[in-house]
Amino acid sequence: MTHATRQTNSSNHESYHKTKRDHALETAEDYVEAIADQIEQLGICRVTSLARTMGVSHVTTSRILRRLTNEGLVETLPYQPVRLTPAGEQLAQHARERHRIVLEFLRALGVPGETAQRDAEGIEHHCSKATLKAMERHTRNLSQ
Amino acid sequence: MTHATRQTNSSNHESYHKTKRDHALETAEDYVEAIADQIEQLGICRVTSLARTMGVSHVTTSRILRRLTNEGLVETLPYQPVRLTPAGEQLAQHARERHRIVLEFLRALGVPGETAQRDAEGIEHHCSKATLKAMERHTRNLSQ
DNA sequence: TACTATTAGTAGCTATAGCTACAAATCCTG
DNA sequence: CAGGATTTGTAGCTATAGCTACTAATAGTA
Repeated sequence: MTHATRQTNSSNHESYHKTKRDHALETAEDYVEAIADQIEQLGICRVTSLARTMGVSHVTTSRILRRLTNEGLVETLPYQPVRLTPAGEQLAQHARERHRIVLEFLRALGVPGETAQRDAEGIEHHCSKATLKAMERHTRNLSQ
Repeated sequence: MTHATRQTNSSNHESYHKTKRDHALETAEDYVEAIADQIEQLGICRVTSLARTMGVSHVTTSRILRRLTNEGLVETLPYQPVRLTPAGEQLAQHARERHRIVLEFLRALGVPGETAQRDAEGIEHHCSKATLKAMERHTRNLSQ
């Protein structure tokens, strides 16, 4: 925590913040989003298919699911499909909404489909409310 | 590596990619950028002030510097100031340029200063060339 | 010069997220 | 229902990045 009392009396330059360490949250968001998608598309979410989607081994996925279970986002029973708790659903909804906003915005900017998709997945985790609002506004303007 | 053969025959939905695991690269970019800034602003970059800037302990910083030294981005000698190798300088230049593009773009979108700064630090690592090009173009248009 | 304060390094801990190899459970099919 | 295929889980390893506590080197000053 410490809070770093950012000095380096930055004249006109950066004063780096905590842009890191929220990696665990990013992971959580990516997973609940993917789980929601799989349930929607396949009716069920299994560890293995989730792992394939995320591009990691099923072991990694199941360890992450254990963490998310402890955090109250996911409900798992041994050898059972993965489900979201209400908190998990809510986080997934937020994540998807944000994803949608960023993706549509990049498309409206003229970024080609696949690339926009890839960039959006990274960018979405770093957009404040103000930025999302601005993106929505400009998406409307650009696509008129 | 495996490459994940993303299935989940996504109708209209995501097919998540490697949006992760480049964290080590992100860290490298953040550090060389910060080192370049400190050298520019203070004439010298010391481990402790770098640690303060990054908001972590000097121990964490010096371990990361060891890694970057092994990767040929940074030159360190015990109890000496930190320097960048040519490769490090180049990476720093790219990182700063990208940072500049993203920040100016967010500002042009109407995102307030502090927020734009914070978001840019996160977003900059996830922008493809196409996205950066699009941002530059629209920054010009918006600020006319 | 000697002493203190600052700066840097080391030891050793934690959590996250990646892996392979293997074991156990479940499912499907003959 | 038996046996093989698939799916999960467990053990145990790696690297990154966070920490505190302690030690060592350097710098600055009385």
